[in-house]
This record gives sequence, C-alpha cells and structure tokens, in this order.
Amino acid sequence: MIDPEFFARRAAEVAPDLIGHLLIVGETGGIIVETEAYEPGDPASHSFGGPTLRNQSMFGPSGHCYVYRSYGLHWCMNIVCRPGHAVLLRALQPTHGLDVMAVRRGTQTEKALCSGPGKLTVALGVDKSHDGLPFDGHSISLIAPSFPLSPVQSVRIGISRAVDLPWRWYVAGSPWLSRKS
DNA sequence: CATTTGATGTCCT
DNA sequence: GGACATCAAATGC
Repeated sequence: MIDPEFFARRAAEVAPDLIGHLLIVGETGGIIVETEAYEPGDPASHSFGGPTLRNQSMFGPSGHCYVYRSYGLHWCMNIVCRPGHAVLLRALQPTHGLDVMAVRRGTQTEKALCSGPGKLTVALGVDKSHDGLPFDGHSISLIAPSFPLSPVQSVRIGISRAVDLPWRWYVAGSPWLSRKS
C-alpha cells in the first residue's frame, strides 16, 4: 500500500508521481497514464472558494476519493492530497478485467476503454457511492510502479480558467491518453 | 476529416 | 438562469 505521506503533499507534486501507478477498483483496473492537479487558489479547482456540500471530500482525509458529476452526466474521479488539493485521473492503460470494462463501456475498441475522465469511471464502475472512500486495498487499491516514470508536463484540458497552469502530466506517446499529444 | 450539439447535476449569482 | 475539470452522435466540409 502507499505511504500516507505520499498523498499529504501539494496536488502539483502528487500528480506527476501518480503516473505509472496501478489503480484497481473491484476486478477492473489499469495503469495511470494521465493526471491533472487542482489546488486551492486555483480558479479552475472545485476547492476554489472553500468547502461546499459537493466538494467536501476534497477537504477530507488525504488518500481518499473525490468523485463528482461533470456536465450533469459524467462521473470524474480524483485522489485527495492535502486539504483542498486533488488529482484528477484522466486516462488509464487498461490491464485488469478488460472484458468487464468493455461491457460497461459498450465498446469493442480497447484503446477507448479508459481514455478520458468520464470514460474510466464507467469502465471501473465508479460513481457517487465511491466519493470519500479510501484507497486502502479493500474496494479500491493503488500500487506503486516498480520503477519511476518521467511523464511529460503540459497545460490542462477542458477548462476555461487558469488555462496556462502547466498542471497536466501524461506518458509521452501512450496510445491510452484522453487525446493524442 | 473538423465542428456542433444534446444529455442535464451541482454550485453560484 | 448560467457555468462547468465531458462524451458520443450528428452534421458539415
């Protein structure tokens, strides 16, 4: 399991370190290949402006989930770092339970199973009921890579505020990203 | 191929 | 009422 100290840092420090970790939810999972950091004081972050009913998990214990509804219909999954900080999981390389994920996603094309924040929650079966749950190896696990990767740093995607903050990290050339880079 | 559009939860003004 | 950390299908070149 991951040292709790790993999560109790700034989101912008945790996000690149999460690249290469194996995320397991139930019988499905994959390797994290794309993340984004959101911090307090960051106008694009849900924690900007303090706690609300919706974002309260973002101010809860580090190393837990923050799951929210995006655009009224998609679930998005974050890992909470220190209070008000969270890392959005944007894409996975599918490794576990591909058949189950394909059924949930209703697609045959393996490269599109987890290639986006709204897609990977469907593939993993994550929804509001996972909000606030810990990555403790019970229903949700996180396993460190055997060797560190060197992700590429870039600007975030799909936001309209603080668009210049270079807080997106991804595995260069990976075919599993939410968009080609 | 690129661009537009529809689905509609939760928070903010 | 409007904005939004999105996706897939429809439409237009």
